[in-house]
Amino acid sequence: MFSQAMQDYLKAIYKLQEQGGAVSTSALAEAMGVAAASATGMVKKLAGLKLVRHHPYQGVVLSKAGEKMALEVIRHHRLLELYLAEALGYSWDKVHEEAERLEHVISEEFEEKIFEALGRPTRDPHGDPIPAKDGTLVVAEHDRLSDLEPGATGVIRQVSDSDAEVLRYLGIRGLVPDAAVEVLEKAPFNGPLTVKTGETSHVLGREVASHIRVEARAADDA
Amino acid sequence: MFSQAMQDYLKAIYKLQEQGGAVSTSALAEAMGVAAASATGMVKKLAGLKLVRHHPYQGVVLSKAGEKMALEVIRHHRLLELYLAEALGYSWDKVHEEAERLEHVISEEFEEKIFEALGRPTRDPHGDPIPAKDGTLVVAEHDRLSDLEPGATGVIRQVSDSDAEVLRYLGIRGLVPDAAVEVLEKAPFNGPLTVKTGETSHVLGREVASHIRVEARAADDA
DNA sequence: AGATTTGTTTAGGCAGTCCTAAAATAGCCG
DNA sequence: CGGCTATTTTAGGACTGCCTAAACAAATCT
Ligand SMILES: [Mn+2]
Ligand SMILES: [Mn+2]
Ligand SMILES: [Mn+2]
Ligand SMILES: [Mn+2]
Repeated sequence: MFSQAMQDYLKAIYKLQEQGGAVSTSALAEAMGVAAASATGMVKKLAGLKLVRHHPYQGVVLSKAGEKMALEVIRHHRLLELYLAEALGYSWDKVHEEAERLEHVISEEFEEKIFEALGRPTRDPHGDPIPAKDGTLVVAEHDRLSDLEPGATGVIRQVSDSDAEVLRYLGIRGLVPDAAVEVLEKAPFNGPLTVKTGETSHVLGREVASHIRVEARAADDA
Repeated sequence: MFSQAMQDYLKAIYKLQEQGGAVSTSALAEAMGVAAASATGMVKKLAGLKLVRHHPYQGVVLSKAGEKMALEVIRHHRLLELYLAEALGYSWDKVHEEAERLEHVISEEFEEKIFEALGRPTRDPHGDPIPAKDGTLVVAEHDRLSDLEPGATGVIRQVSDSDAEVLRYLGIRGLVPDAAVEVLEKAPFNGPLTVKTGETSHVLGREVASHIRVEARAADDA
């Protein structure tokens, strides 16, 4: 239907929009790894197809139809990630890359089959929500682990899947969705956090800790 | 590495070569569903990459490297077909189409994972041999069911996967690889065959019967 | 053999996606 | 406000894979 390139642009626009309104050409180009001129070109094409609204020099926003398309691709991506991890034993740092290519070629039947095989899941291995078939997506904004203060406790809900290195690092340490965590220490001047999971504690740099989203438990037992 | 188009051309050349030496431009174009000029163009490109040898006006032949590439793609295709059927419950008439797209995007790791999950299989759902990782392929030429004479018995070894309609038709009737068959009758003038599988007998047109390859048992009990 | 038919290649184009370089615009700062 | 700078768009090209039409080569028929 729509080309792989178009699907990837729509997905990128969706994700950039999540973190703040209209998407600039340069942000889109950066995310897609192309020159700014290329992004402009594609945006104009998508606008012609009514998948986005483009106000020149002001950025681009998905239309209802464009958002539907983007969520369809994201659904494929996240279902695939989970399937690769659960059914084929992929480690969670490798699923993203493989899903990135598969997402564009699987049929609706394939999507349906793995959805059922996985027991109609709602979250991918990184804790990201899987859009429903009708284009519904439950967004839950959680705090960055790096923003919590010492003494705070909570449960990991999401880990950014953008960096495979980081995922491997965190996976080994059990810092995965549904793990309970407690912030023991937080060094000043953007210093590292000391975090406890289970019986072990780990020292994490701010950068790494910002990849982890935590549902904080109210600190009412302090 | 190589584009999807190149992979499909190599695969098509491989299959055409199987049924008789050098491949003509028109046969290749026909198989690929493109104009003859397009096939010539791609052949010249593949020749430049030393994947085929092209003698203008005389046809094209895969080089050793080209054959390796073709077998790699065919291995992907057949493993995927089997995986879709076994692990995801696809019916055998739908696996081909899905595998046709997936074959180009799965990683070597994916290939390895489904190969192991399937117990290192050697045949796809249609009975076609799966090339080994090193590019080895065991070819076994079997008789067409349509060429057997009344009284002949044997075991179905392969069913051509080129026509989904035919596959559905045969699947319902239990005419699948490993099924034992006996030719009861064969009407003259290219008429239909009457074939027995298990307790039921079926009347099959020549065309359909030619899609079935049978390992004949010597007719020594006639 | 010469002529015709058939198959193949070359020539010239088009669409999609990307690029670099140049032009246009917006936002900021003195 | 007017000019500078950073961002964005336009212009012009490259490259892939496809197309049609025309030129060419081989095979076939008389
Ligand atoms: Mn992608
Ligand atoms: Mn993910
Ligand atoms: Mn293919
Ligand atoms: Mn097959």
